[in-house]
Amino acid sequence: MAETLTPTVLTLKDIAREAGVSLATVDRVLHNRPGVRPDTVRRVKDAIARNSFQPHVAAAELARGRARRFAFVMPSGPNPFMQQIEAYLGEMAAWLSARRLAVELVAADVFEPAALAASLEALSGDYDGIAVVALDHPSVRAAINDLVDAGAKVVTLVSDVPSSRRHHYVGIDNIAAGRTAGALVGRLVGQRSGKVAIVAGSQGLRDHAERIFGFNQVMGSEFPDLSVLPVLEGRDDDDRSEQLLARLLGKHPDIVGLYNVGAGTQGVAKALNDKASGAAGRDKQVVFVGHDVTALTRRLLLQGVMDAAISQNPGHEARAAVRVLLALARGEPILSEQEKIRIDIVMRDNLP
Amino acid sequence: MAETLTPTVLTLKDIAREAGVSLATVDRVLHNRPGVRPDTVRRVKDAIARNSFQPHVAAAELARGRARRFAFVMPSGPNPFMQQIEAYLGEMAAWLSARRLAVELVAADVFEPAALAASLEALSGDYDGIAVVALDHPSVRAAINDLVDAGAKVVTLVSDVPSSRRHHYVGIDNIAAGRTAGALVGRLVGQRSGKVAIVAGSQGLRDHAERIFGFNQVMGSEFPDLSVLPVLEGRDDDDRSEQLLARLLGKHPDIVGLYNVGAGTQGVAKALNDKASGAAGRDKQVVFVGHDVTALTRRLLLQGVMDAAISQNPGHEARAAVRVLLALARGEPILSEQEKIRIDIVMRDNLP
DNA sequence: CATCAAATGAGTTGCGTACCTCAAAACACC
DNA sequence: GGTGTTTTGAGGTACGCAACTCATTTGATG
Repeated sequence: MAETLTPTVLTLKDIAREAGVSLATVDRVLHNRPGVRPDTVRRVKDAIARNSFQPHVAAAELARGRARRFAFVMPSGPNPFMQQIEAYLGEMAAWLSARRLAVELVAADVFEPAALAASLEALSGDYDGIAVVALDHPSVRAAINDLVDAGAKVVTLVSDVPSSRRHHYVGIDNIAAGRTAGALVGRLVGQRSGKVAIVAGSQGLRDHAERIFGFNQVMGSEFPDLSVLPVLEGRDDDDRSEQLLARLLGKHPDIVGLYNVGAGTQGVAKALNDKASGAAGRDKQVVFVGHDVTALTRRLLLQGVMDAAISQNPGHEARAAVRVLLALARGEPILSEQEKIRIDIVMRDNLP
Repeated sequence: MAETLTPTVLTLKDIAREAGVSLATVDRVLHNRPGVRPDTVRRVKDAIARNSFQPHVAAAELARGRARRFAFVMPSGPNPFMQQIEAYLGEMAAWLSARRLAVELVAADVFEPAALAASLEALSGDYDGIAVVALDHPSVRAAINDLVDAGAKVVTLVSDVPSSRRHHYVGIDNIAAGRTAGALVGRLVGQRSGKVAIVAGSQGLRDHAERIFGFNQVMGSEFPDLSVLPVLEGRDDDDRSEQLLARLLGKHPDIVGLYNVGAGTQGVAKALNDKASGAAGRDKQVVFVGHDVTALTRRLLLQGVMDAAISQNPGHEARAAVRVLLALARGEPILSEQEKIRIDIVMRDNLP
């Protein structure tokens, strides 16, 4: 009737007895300290494996003495999504201090490779773990590798630097996100044929470029009746996005779909609305898919102006980054399924 | 530049000094032990609040001595979704034993109120926490309340008993899930008009009834061109679902949408496919929305037979249940944002 | 066989809390 | 002022591990 998932638990003392050695030797093996014969190492490791021994994390944590320090290197600008991540980190304060974990926020100019690299280098030695919203650039990559070499655990957040030796990436697969957006636009447009507009921050940003790539992939292969217009680069700015899009909407009356890759949502919605006054509710005729659930996109979804938002959960990213850093620092395995950031499709009825 | 989220941390000894009392008195206050004057209690609590003191969880855990025991009461039948939850609990084995947490699976006949209540009563006293996939019935409610009165922490899993005094519910809002399904079917059907079929396990199951309720809500208010046919009760059985649906598809050639509320997915897909042979790809013309990502639904999504799956992440539910029980047992606050189970829309391109 | 380095054993201390005992102090009541 | 009760202080032990010291044993080498 009752099945136990967790066998009886031993202590280091038990392992020492099992292996026929002293506690000190087990300790040496466990922490890779020198001065143990290879043969003895094996015997101890055998005993550990045989009993599936796990050190008691609470005891280990307590015995460490000093608290762990983590740094979060975040963009200095007023990016709403990043602010949400910071807010969720703030909500963890009690959780963190109950575990004697110190988390510090470091503002950095994430769009300037040299500046970001310098900010990272400055952290060396002071922290057990570092989470960074990284730009993919050689000097940033080098800075990350230096941190890793200095013994720190490093995770990239939201935006990855796959070529570096960072231990983990906490964020979504942006190509898949773009594909999802494409599938949604195509499916929601339905039988109609026409043109599809894309508004992005810049095609130079890795995540935006990847999303556009995925979007086009799906549009090209699955929705031949829809033609994708050249990407508008709104630089995540409301006014600029609005102007560009307004002009495009004027030029192409047959636009049936719109994918907003980054921020600047306010401007995009405004452009749609303005057109609406002339063309009787165009905002609700154009299928509009964007990213992230913010106060604004939430409102637009409820109003029916936006049809779907592709979202990565900022709270999840904040907590996953902390948990991954902690697991790495403790040498624990990472629950990969738990830490994976999913691509959420948010429509009006499943707004979180 | 660097902002610290976690202030310096004190120990009980510091608090004792701050409050001008001894360690023993602080301990008495902290654990609601008798024998402390109200005035002194206040002084101690003031000192704790003033310094935002948090007991070191690792130290507390270590000092407890005995391990915590949790029981998961799960349906005894071969329900794939429940099996996934159990599998994810199994994956946590290392994590659990490193924290000296014992988790036991208890199989119970969840559909029989008296049996379930008896199973629950039998657990009383032996466990610090209990997670249960509960049927909403007076005798089950009473059993849950008894457990709570006996000092155990109780969370309902997947299926709630809101009228009980359970401490927490880990699962989705099924009405919202049904609404989401409705919105998806309606939107994906597009301009077409026609009929929509619903296959459910039974309308007697709370979660199924709630989903149907939400589905109809949306269909009625937003998609007047679609008419919903009476619910087919397939009892989560493949053969039965197939037969019922096949007959319905034959009778109504104008079915354009299908909502499968529970299991029996294999049969539903088969009925769609069979019709397809006669009517040239009907499986891809009928918008098919169902629940949960399993090996089967994953395949159907990739084949284009299913258009979307409403999913609640079983791994998340398993881990959330454990974390919530642990937080409750420790008297820690629950990170509600973290533990909330979201309604995931899964389409081919964002398959996890 | 003597010498020295490497390997190991035995032991200690401290982390911060829970939980316990016992004695002393403070207080209430008659 | 004496009695009894309540409140408080002081101290100890234990939890499992990390990190350390120092003495001892083992093994290799000349």
